[in-house]
Amino acid sequence: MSTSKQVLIVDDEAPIREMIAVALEMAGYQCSEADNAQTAHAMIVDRQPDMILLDWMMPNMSGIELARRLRKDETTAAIPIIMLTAKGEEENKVKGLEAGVDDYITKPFSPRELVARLKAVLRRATPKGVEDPVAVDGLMLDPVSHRVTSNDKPIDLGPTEFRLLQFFMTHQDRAYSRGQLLDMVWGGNVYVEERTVDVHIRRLRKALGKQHDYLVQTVRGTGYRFSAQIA
Amino acid sequence: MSTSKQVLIVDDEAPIREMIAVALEMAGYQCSEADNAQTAHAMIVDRQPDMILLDWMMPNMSGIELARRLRKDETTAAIPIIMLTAKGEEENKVKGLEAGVDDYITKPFSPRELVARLKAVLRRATPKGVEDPVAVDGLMLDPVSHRVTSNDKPIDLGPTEFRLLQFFMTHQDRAYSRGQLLDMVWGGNVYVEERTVDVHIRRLRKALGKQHDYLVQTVRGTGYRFSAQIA
DNA sequence: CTTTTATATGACATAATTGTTACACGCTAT
DNA sequence: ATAGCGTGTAACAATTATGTCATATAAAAG
Repeated sequence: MSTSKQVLIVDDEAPIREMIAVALEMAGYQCSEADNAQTAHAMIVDRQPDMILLDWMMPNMSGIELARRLRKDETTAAIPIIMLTAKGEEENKVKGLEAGVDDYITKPFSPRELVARLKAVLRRATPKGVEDPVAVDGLMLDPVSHRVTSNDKPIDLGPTEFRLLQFFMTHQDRAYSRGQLLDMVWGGNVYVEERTVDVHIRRLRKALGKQHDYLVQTVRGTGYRFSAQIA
Repeated sequence: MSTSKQVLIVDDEAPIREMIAVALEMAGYQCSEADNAQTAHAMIVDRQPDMILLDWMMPNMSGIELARRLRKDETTAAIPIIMLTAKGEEENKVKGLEAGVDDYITKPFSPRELVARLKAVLRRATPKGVEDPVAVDGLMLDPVSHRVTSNDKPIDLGPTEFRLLQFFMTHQDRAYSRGQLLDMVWGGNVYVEERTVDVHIRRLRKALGKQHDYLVQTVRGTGYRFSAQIA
């Protein structure tokens, strides 16, 4: 899971937080915890988690109050929220949804259910935009069908090579260091050797074949560049 | 009711969306929701719903603006739209109809009325051949008779496999993640494991047999794609 | 023409993803 | 109830992808 999501758990009862955290971590998420709305708010503004699990009933500021506040702030408005509530508080569901909550789980719930709904919400929260195909020489990459063709002949690439090529084709004529490529293509927070980039470059070139491997150019002492100009 | 229709509900007020969604789901429709015109537009282009319920008044882009935009785009022009509007906005009715809206309901309305008019619109609109048979290679799916044939030999599919195939055949050459497939084929509000998709893919492939199983292609690291192009 | 440094390449072990089968549960109709 | 079907999950197998070496080549530097 290279792009593991940050989940903030807000609940005043420590055992519950623990339980949730364990479940989520087993599912590959990274968790932070807060035991009240105040510190939660601070943490959210500061760390911008990908998702918030928010208990309904808490001392001082209630969960819903926090939700409202987050929705008003532009920098936090888009973060999906799942409300946790005790059985029998169903009437509050409408209020919750009014406050912009994305989903709603009543305690007690199974870890499995929690993870499932969390996934569903995350899925929905990221509407995938429509991307246009890019082409150079006779090489075309279509993000929609997720296909690459060299003069109409299909080329098959591993996921990483695909992302690498996609990045290159949308950032042509510019040299990137291995470090930059790791950031952009692999995603910032993975630790892999820079040499790994070389290997994937090699794999990409191989897949492109004689016809198009010239597009991937090495910039000695710096990194690599994708360009149609034979430098 | 295995040929359930996808309805997108666009309204900025969550409780209203909820209410509508519940009503429609009880009537056998599958619902997605959007709370603003922007994301609605993205979802429409992406998922091509069978029907759109569109609130008149919304922040940023108004419903009518979205309607106009959809009508201009060839890929979305045929999707029927029902406008929701508050009482006393009757004057806008003309504008709405000018913009290509198919019907018009004033709030408040009963769920029963909504469903009735939705059915009526769907019946007479029958958007660009959603009810027409589709065929690829020698594989044909006829939504009306609810039949699938491979070179005129009948294939029998379970309900889910049928919907999956139908979705694929009407959305060819696009890679879909398991999550997206769950949203589109299973319906937005179910919480099932993503791996379940794999199993149904398998069942579908098996049913298609050697003759046509190549149409269902796996896009490693992403999901699946239905295409006649071998790759 | 060496030496030094940087990149290319092929091979591997391991990790991640997908395919496949089996099974249990809930429905429906008998 | 019972039998049959459709579904979702779990478990295991098969396949593919990834990162890291070790080594070969190639380009600059001396």
